[in-house]
Amino acid sequence: MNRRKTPSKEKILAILKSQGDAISHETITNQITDINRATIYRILNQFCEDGIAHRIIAENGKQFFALCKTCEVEEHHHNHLHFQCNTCEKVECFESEINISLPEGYAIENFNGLINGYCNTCAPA
Amino acid sequence: MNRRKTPSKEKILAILKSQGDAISHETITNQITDINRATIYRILNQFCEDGIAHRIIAENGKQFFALCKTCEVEEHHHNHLHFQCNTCEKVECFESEINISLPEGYAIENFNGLINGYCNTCAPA
DNA sequence: GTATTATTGCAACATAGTCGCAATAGTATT
DNA sequence: AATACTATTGCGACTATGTTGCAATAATAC
Ligand SMILES: [Mn+2]
Ligand SMILES: [Mn+2]
Ligand SMILES: [Zn+2]
Ligand SMILES: [Zn+2]
Repeated sequence: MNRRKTPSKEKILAILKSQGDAISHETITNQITDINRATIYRILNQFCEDGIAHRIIAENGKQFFALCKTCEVEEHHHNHLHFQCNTCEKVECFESEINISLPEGYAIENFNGLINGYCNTCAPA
Repeated sequence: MNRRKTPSKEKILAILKSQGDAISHETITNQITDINRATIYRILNQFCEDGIAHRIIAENGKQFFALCKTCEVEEHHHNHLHFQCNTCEKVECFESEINISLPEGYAIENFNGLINGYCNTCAPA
């Protein structure tokens, strides 16, 4: 299946780039009204398949997407942590990779790690 | 709000105990037919509130629940990893705690870490 | 320009979990 | 043992998020 370059993809990619954080489908529909719900989902899924973006699962099961800097080079290492603020609900990628060691005979395919708490803006004094 | 001891809670607790792994709502309904869907959800949520069980969010957003050994003593540390096999779909708690360091001004409230891959039974040769 | 087929919009569907409300049943008190 | 209080339950309706089939559209290659 060959990929085609389309306005929809460009727009969504632009939004992902402009945003520092990981964003949800909802955030995208807030900024774009002329692209169909399903299309947005499909494009995001495609970005993940293609290694352009990666998916983070929030505590409530909601999906967030982020372009990952370190993975652009087609060498995927998504074993870094993410952080979601319970107040402002933003999701961000943390730089530091975590070291994952598995029991004998186990194989890793993917990792999803999310810390919930309060960011420096929202943290209570 | 005082908790009451009920047959439903006893049954669900028994299932959680008998199971070594973390289990989903679905797994419970497969073993119990006489407790209402909503009730099961409510009981599981209560267990989490009360620190009896903890919740793991799978890659597909589905919730899993496990009694955590180390947390029974009312000192919660849920910063351990979980593993879900992509084949048999079982979810297990890994013992080793991971070390989480946050940026200045951030506060942690909860952690959900899930590795997806293949367990030693299902791993391809 | 034409053919090929990836992409899109639409609507319907699927799944997981929540919530309001009335009925039921633990628990404490008399 | 009976009573009062209120946590729990079952039921049904609802919400939220994401997926899928299909026909129409449009990107790409020739
Ligand atoms: Mn990331
Ligand atoms: Mn655990
Ligand atoms: Zn915040
Ligand atoms: Zn397995």
